[in-house]
Amino acid sequence: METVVAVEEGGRNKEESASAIVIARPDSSKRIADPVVYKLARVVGDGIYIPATDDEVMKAEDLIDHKSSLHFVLGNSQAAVCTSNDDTFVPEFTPIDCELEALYIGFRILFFFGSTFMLMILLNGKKIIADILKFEDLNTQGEISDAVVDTTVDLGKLNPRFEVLFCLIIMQASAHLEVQVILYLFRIYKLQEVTQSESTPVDGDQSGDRKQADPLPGSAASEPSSSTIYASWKPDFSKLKGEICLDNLSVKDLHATFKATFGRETSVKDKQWLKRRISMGLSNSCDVSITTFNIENNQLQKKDKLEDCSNEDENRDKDSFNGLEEQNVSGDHKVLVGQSQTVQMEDHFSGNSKSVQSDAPKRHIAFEDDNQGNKRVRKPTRRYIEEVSESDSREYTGRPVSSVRSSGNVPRTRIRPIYNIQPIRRPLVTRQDSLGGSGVEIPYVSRIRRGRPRENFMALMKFQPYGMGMTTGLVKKAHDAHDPESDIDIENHEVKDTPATGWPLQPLIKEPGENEQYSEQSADLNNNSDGHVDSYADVDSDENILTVPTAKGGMRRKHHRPWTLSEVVKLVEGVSRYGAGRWSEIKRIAFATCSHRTSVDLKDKWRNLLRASFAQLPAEKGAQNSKKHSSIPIPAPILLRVRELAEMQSQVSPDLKAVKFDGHSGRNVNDMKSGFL
DNA sequence: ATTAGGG
DNA sequence: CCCTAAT
Repeated sequence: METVVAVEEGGRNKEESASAIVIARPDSSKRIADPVVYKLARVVGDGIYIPATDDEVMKAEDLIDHKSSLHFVLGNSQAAVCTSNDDTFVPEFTPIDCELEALYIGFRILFFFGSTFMLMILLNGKKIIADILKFEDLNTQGEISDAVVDTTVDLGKLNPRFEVLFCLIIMQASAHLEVQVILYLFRIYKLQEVTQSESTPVDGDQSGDRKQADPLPGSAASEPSSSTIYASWKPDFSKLKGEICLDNLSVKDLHATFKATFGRETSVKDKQWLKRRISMGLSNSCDVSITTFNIENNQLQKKDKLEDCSNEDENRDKDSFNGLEEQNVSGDHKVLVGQSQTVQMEDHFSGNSKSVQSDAPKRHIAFEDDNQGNKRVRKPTRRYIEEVSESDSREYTGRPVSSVRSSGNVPRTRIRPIYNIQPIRRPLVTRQDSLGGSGVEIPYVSRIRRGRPRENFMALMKFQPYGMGMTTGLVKKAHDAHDPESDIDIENHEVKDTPATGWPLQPLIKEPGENEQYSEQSADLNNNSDGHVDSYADVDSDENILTVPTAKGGMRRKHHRPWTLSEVVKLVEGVSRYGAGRWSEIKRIAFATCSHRTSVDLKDKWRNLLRASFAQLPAEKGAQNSKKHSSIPIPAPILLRVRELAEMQSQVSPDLKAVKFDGHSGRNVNDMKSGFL
């Protein structure tokens, strides 16, 4: 697969500089249709595009590179070609994940630049989701909104035909009080009419005022190619004609409807689930009553609007951007400050959106109308989705115990190709509902456990650990040894996690080797998907649970769970905010959703990061990927930041310092704090 | 209960 | 990561 990225570069003015990065992902391979074009734009002040500096581009590149396997190649002048020959990149993500990826990339970029940000998603210019991922004003430290982390992005519900605009607003509170607002715009176009690559609005749109720098030239170039590719993705609403009562549909029909609604296949066979999904998808709401849902209204409405939108859509990028800028710049941030609740945010936005509409009234109407019937439809929060799918998944558990054994061996998470369903599609990322033994697969994103049931589950099962660590002699044969701790370790929610149907608490039959294999596999998946998903909400998959002998002879679980990049980012950000040492604080805030990762873990990780950052500095650029460490390489920018923070907080140990000042004095940007020396 | 450090 | 000591 190939990815084209256009990076626009222009002015050098620091304050006025913004970077717009367009990441188009034209898909040459037929097997994968990627309808998504990412556009990242950095806007300053009144919504002017500001060209990125070389430095910025490189940094962004770094950030992006690590997770997405995209490689930037600076082309002539302003265009940068980004190619990715990493095939593995493709199959792993559904289109939805692509979007998540974009978000993730954004997140990392944001992180790099600094601190907190708010995420807003605009669909055809209409704000459908607004969330604060993290917000904290230095000034209001203390009453930090605990908030957040409820990322609420169910991209699956976004209609592929719409262009999705992600907007990240960063409240960059640099070392001190000045809070500057930077807008990062992620624009994701789902190219609907492939045939009409015509006005695919990939190029930078500008505010109506247009006073700003010219749109991104590079983007325009990349755009056409990408647009031609994604025909297969548009949802087929023709299938949704007429009045349809979901209740009467067969699974097959539901599948068809599902596809028509979301433009993609589903392998889920559960009718309830399907109905709910479809209902939600059509109504763009999670509050729809399934049983009474009648597609007709929504459908028709939606369809019409879609047409309208898509038509208008094509030619009007500027407006949307403009609108966006207005919204954001118009002082939203003011309001946002201190607002921690998602709902509040959204309210605010919706109010705001209206004002914006003046710009491009028609364009925004669609969803508004859709939502008008109901009070205000908001996207289901991630948590909600999880809950839903969790309960859904439980519904699957109709199947008896026969699968007990397999559930023990099957990876809890894995990539399941679905070519058999639709060759063109990407494989769905799914996870086995092994816990329930149902073997039912559900979209990966949709079922995220927050607790850490696995180990307890195993405890319940009197799980036999041998075979897991076939490598080490450490692994004690634990035939009848079950961790004493585990028994008391069982928490309510974890028990709850056991399928309602309940399944026999029998020892699992383990096949040596298999387990390890699988866990590696799933670990991989985690690393890949994690980055995208995890950054918005922590994905808790409990893998790699090993048991190791304890001094006392007991067995103790050892979860060696590699830190994901996003976790690292969160940690670093947390440290930057609360300072190293306030681990419990950081834990509570930044890792609220991370049941694992105790404050001690954070501390340890930080220690490691510190070490790494100073160790790696001398080499500077060189070895970034060179290491074959089993763990993921930590992007240089992050390490840099770690070091900065460390220096800032005077927590650089002498020996490390020696290393540091070895070559040259480090370039701490904001070390006003480090008044020592 | 949290944190710092050593293993 | 785990464990412990110190707070």
